[in-house]
Amino acid sequence: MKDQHIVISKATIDRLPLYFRTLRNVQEEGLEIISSEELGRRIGITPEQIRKDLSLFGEFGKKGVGYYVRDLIRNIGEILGLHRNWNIAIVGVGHLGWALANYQNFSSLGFNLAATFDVDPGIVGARVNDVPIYHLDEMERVIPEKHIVIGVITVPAEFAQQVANRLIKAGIRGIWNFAPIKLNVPDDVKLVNEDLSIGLSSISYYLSRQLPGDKY
Amino acid sequence: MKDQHIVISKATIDRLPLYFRTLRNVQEEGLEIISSEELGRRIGITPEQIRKDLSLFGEFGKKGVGYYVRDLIRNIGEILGLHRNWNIAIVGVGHLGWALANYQNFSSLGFNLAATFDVDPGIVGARVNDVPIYHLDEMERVIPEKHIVIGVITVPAEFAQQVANRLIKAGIRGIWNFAPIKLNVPDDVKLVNEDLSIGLSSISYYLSRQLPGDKY
DNA sequence: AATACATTTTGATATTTTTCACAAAGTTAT
DNA sequence: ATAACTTTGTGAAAAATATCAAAATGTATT
Repeated sequence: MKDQHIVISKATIDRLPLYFRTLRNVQEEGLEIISSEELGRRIGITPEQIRKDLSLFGEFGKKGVGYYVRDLIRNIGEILGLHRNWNIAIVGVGHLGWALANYQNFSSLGFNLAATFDVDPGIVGARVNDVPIYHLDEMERVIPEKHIVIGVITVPAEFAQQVANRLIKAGIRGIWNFAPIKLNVPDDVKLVNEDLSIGLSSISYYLSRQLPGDKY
Repeated sequence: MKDQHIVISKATIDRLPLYFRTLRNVQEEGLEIISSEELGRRIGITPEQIRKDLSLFGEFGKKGVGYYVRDLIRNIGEILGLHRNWNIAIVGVGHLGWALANYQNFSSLGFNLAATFDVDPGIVGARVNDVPIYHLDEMERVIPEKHIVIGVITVPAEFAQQVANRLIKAGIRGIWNFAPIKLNVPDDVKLVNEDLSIGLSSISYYLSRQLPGDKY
């Protein structure tokens, strides 16, 4: 294992879930060993990149052989902290919050939806995917009680900052923000923004250059 | 304007929607002029980065003054092709497809949801956000008919590749893929993957290092 | 047992991206 | 009109990231 203090780049961290997912697919196919070459082919990434990324955390492969799929899944899972079963909460049970609450892939990664919050009296008290919908005002009680450490913000942009503030006050350590706005959070809270407009806009950008009919 | 043939980095393209969105907020506040300094402060990015990014496309600012908000919005909008009103289709009206169909931010960016597709007889024929839900088999007819150029894939991973194939055959030019699988598409089709597991996994990674109780 | 082959690990190199620093150009104050 | 600010645009430097190449190690073959 390498020095804990070298900083791993965000690009590397973002590739690890890709390796993890692909390896689990590989495992389901019954393969026990895979080379960086073959893994790279399946992900669409160079084998050097994969080996370099992994080497930042340790030596997981076997020269002349490749990587033992099961071991590598376990190792990457531990690197990503996916063996811990994090409790998460979704704030804002609108269309997107509802969809995320029903997204099955999260539980398979070790994330356990423990609570959702909203203010709409029409849905507070009901359940989504068998998880209770609490009123926002119960956040300060429910979050510590259920040991929730990650909050998902799917409220309209104008409420996102105050929701973030309350989540943090309630003890949350990580925020996954879907509201299209810049949130201010203290340094010890990990913030990840999921900006859905970027994906579509970038498709638009590339198509504009490919398709005729415009100056760009 | 710069040489059309220099390649703009993906990182730059991904920042433009951020500039665009923030500028529109600034405009709503009534500001007519903004400096790269202030814009950077609001986005959480250095002003040099903003100026460098913009300079790749032209000279949009005024020395000693800043950027005229309205002009810069128009210019970035044209760079991103957001002035074109793209017709898009969503394939897979499950929880996520449903949520995206109801996501209001897209229409404000010039994306027009023209059709959705599914195979579930329980929903085919109905409407989502006032847009018809067609059967998948109507894709080949509806997509050219409605001049749809961008397809959003929100079907389970195991069907994603065949959906992509059919979309492409039907004439789609860009694909926004939410299925957690690597899609193979021809070079002239722009593919953008939206991998929702990356965001959560990276929060898990950082929290694992911050919180006690594990070897990493 | 020796040779050929496969594959990881890793230091070195190349490339890409960001930051720096300053000239150029515009504005404001005296 | 001049001087002091302000802010952009951009070449140069620095930093970060990815690729290359070769040593190390293990496996398969003769």
